[in-house]
Amino acid sequence: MPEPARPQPPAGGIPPKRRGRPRAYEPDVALSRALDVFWKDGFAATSLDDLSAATGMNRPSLYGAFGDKRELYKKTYESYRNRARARMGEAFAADMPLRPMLLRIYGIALDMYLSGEGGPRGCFTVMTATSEAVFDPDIRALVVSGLGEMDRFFARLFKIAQERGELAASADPQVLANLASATIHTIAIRARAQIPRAELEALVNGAVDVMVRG
Amino acid sequence: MPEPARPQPPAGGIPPKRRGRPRAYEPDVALSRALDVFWKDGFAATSLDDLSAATGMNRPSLYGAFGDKRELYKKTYESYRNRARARMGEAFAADMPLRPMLLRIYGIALDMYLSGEGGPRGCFTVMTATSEAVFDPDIRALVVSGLGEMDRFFARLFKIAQERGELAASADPQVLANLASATIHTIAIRARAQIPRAELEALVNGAVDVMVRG
DNA sequence: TGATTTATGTACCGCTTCGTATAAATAAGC
DNA sequence: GCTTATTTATACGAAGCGGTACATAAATCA
Repeated sequence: MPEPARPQPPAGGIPPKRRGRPRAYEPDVALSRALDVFWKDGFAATSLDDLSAATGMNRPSLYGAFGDKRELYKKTYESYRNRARARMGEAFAADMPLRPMLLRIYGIALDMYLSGEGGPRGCFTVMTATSEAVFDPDIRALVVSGLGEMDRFFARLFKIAQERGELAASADPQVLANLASATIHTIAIRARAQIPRAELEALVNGAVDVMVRG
Repeated sequence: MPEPARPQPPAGGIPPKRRGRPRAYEPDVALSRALDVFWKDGFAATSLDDLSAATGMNRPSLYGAFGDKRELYKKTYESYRNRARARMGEAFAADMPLRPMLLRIYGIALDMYLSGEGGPRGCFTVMTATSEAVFDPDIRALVVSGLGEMDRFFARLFKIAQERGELAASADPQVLANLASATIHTIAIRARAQIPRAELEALVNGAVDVMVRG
């Protein structure tokens, strides 16, 4: 049933002339606020009232905009992924040597995992994987994709470094990438247990030492 | 208020002559059943009805035996720790070379993380760390202790191997232990996302290769 | 046998949960 | 100004939640 072509607003442009009452929220901001709550407390322990309070939207508006709690969670997770991808993308510099590059990445990760008004929050991908929501096939697929993206990101780093001669030819970029991801995961979990940043940085330094040696 | 010394049953012995109606459950078994549910669904998504159904105890009995939901969770977690500690303790053999020792440990971990009727469950310590229940100081302390115990277990392994000359003198057992724990954590998370065992084993093999080289 | 002790089984409580029905508000189109 | 479209706001409802009161059952003790 093809809808009649509605006049679309110019992509980057001025707000379109929509017909009814204008909405009182910005979807991106609302998703970001929802993320704060889900990230801190997890899927099951977060109520629609919590989300309503955090976003400033009342329940029917939330429902109308994002669907039910599960749908909202998925959109929230995608928004997290976009944010994380952007931050890592900014940090990436092809000409930077491996060790400072890795340390910069882990620094950003620690910033994310330790931030949050209600204490350190860890990694939202890890939170989602350990949530009961992972039994939803869609959500599980998102998690698998998130884990894979991180692995490939690190693998690219190691491969570039290897081509540049910073890494022994015998080193396996894939194996090192898995170790680099494992280090991400362990600091995310420890952050959530409120292990202090200094200790996590020491752990990262040690892990990077092993990884850059091969 | 010192209680009058009640005659204690002989430690390992015959069931004592308790005075009232005998209970219809065995505490250890009940805790084990409760663990199954908490482990699968997490703290918040597990209801007292779920626990009641799993243990066969009705709610008042549950409450009388283990306290409220949080208390029960703590006792459940301690029972998990005891079980995990026992399994790792059995696996440990002081005279075994480092690489097969590590592979044996990871094999046991994978057995635990991939088991469960409702699909792979991951590591209960990781689940607890990412649960909102970690904001309870008692539970957080248990998690910190659990993480530390795993680190120390691996550190001992590496230290023994180093003294035996299997590991370069320049290697840092503490750093390697953190990497070994990180590998535990990453396979726990990936198991939960239903990554197949073969892939997790490949990851472990690669990680062990890096670790035994120092 | 009757009192006492301990555990179970049923039923209930007040509260929260997710979701929605309905009415009011605010815009554009005619 | 009236209609139509879209969103917000209030209020409701059925179900589920954690926890407990109360009566019953099953054992020991005297």
